[in-house]
Amino acid sequence: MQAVLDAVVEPRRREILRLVRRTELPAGAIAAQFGDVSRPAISQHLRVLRDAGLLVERREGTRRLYRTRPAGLGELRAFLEEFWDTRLEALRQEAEQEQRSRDHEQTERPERRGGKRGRRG
Amino acid sequence: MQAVLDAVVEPRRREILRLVRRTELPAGAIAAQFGDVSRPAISQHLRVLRDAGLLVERREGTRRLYRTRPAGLGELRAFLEEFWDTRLEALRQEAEQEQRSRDHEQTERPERRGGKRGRRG
DNA sequence: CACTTACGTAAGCCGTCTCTTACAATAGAC
DNA sequence: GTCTATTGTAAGAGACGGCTTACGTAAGTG
Repeated sequence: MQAVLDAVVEPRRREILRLVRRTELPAGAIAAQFGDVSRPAISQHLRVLRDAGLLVERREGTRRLYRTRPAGLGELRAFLEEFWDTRLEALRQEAEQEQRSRDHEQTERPERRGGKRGRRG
Repeated sequence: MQAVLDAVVEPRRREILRLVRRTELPAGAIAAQFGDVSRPAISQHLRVLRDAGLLVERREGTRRLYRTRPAGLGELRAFLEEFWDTRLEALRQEAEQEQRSRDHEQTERPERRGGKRGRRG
């Protein structure tokens, strides 16, 4: 997953993903979209994206056609959803809290701002 | 936005975001969570996260309490949603196509990203 | 065979990132 | 004032990433 993040954080690689998201394109056509970077540079970017599972490659004669792999973006998306989504953690914490409130009848609410009790395991 | 991505792609910084997502913590306590990295290193990570708008800092005496800034993660999330979501781009492309059919002209897309045409040197 | 097209790969340059150690700055206790 | 606690900052080392030029590889043409 870290490889996916490293791949996506590069602006040109994101642009490549945009280019071949709907239609596959040969490497040369992709490189032609970048006027300020050489073709080998794009080739290296393509390798990074492919190794990260974000692109699929299909050979046709001497050309190599690339296209975004939807599953790759899906995995990335799922990872990030889980990362910043409080719901999962909230559910977990609520479960723990419920468990605790069954043991102790004392109702505690550490969600208040400036919680002094930072006891965390 | 690139600064936000650069900040998030670092594993330790993501871990920091996790740590202070629900409760604020002083810098020292955050650094104490990382046994393999020195405290100044964490301090620098905190700076990167704060500059990217992902953390807020609150001073209390000599301590500095950090906490995740929800709006920061929200912006990042919105950016990524737009990135891999085809709907927005589809709408945009349709709009462009409609615009072109009104101009009835040979559209040549002179928009360049870098603007520079020549090679580096 | 030679020649061209399309593309990846190797080696190296150079900037940037992350870490460390050493030092500075601020707030409080005495 | 001195001393301590907590934190940021400076400077440099080492690793890494992205780029370029030069070369290698594979498929097609004549």
